[in-house]
Amino acid sequence: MTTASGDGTDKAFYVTTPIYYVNDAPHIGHAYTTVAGDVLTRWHRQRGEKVHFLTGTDEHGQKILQAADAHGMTPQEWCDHMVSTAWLPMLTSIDAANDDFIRTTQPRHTERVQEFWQRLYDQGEVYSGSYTGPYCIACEEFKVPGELIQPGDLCPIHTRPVEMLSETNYFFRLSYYADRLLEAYRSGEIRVEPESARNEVLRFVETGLNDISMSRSTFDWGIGVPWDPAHVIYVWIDALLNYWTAVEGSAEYWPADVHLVGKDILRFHAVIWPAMLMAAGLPLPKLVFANGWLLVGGEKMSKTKLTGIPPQRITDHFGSDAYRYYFLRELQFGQDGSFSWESMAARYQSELGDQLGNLASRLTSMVGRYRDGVLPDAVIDEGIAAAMVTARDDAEAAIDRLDFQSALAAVMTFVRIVNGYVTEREPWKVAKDDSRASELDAILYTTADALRAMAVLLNPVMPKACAKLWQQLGAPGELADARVQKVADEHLPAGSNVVKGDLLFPRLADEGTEA
RNA sequence: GGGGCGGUAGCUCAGCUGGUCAGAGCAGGGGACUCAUAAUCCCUGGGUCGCGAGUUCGAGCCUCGCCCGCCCCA
Repeated sequence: MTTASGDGTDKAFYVTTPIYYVNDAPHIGHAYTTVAGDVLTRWHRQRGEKVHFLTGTDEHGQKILQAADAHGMTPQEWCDHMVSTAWLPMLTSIDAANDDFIRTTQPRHTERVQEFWQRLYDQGEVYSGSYTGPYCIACEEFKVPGELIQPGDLCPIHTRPVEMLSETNYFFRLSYYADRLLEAYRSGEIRVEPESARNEVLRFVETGLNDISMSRSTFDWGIGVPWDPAHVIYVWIDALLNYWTAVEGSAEYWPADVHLVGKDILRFHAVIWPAMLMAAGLPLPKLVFANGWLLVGGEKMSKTKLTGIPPQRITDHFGSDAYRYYFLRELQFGQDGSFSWESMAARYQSELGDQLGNLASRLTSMVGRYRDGVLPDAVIDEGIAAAMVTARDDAEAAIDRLDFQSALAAVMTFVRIVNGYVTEREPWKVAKDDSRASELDAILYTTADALRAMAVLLNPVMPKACAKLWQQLGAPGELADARVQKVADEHLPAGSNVVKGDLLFPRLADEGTEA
């Protein structure tokens, strides 16, 4: 468990988010997936593993071209603008520690995409054909006739008329891989989770696959098909490759350990993408995990209808730590979940302020008052030590299932236990009796050491607050170097300087409730 | 139309292969305490488990039908 990827090799634990379409304004749904990936990688880092976390932007396709035109820019200028003003700032606001940020317009991507498809073309995986059907420009997709809204043949997503389009383009023989895909799901060569997502994929592939068009010729904002300059590669077929191109296909990173995706793009990642890799003879990603939608006020946010909430609006008020905590604690990862400003405020105050933050205040204040800020020499209480082990074990197991909610619940249970311990042992009464000095020492030491463990276990989720806590406890060394596996074996040294610093999660003015 | 998933206490949700599975947290009510961010700790939950049938000795948990919500269907 302590080696790089758990299997004794040098391979990094490689996690990806979807690459986000630059035309969208970043909303909390995008940030949710990114936070999950970030916490997952930070957790593995806290184990001492080598990790690699990739996110980025998807920049080709007809919609980009249209948006650029509308703004009087070239497509590249438009993408540059969106990346620098919207997408990179989003990562900053949620405190994402991604190792790389790939853009599909970068040469490192476009050149490898062309090499990849040239290879498949040469191998006979691609053939020329034609397709005619109703096409929605906004979706950049052909629609199934039955799903159009009547009257008027409107796109069900955009409620705008579709156009009948006939294209001669290139097809990838996806159908050829149906059986091999099924075998890969069943053998566990590639896992698709949660179970609902796996079921969907299995049923879908079991009923047979159609070959898919991998090129477009009605516009030119895309990566050129290397053997036919009149075509560009279909944006999805281009975008999926980012996970591989970003790491140059290096065995140090590839295959990816986890692709985090939204449930709407599950099939691209669990069917088309692995088939592409099979065709190229490359290893498959180990896990595709689909998370659900964020509902706001009971309704889903829409990428295209601009009803999304920008993450900054929340982080400006609550801070990035609370933001990261809230979404992973409140929602069951993999299912749809609800966001509300009220529940965010309630979690913040109750769990972060009243339980965790206040516990730190209680301890630092008492060590200051009763022991002049010097941590006494004592041994940690056995019951608390046992609870610490339980919290760590439960959290570790949950993280391995990508069950962030349970992982955080496990740590918060520990916080509750320690608050209860302090209340029960009544150190403020013990302090009045000099003959009970060693008892007081034990209570203070136990509480301080429990807080130390909390800082380690919560650092992947709330790095800023945990750094503060680490410092207030006078803990030695770098928090980043504290191994989660050893959290119950290492202890604060006696004599540490404990200081009551700024509140970890101060009470916030009750504002912004209009959300 | 087809496929997948969900509909459990006021709110957000747990409930694995059917028999303490009717639960947790928050909110609300009562009490204790004062180290602390008016925080903490203890006690307190009687909700047709979407609706209607069925299988079973016994069903949120299985089957069928229906209603509602969400995702997907180059």
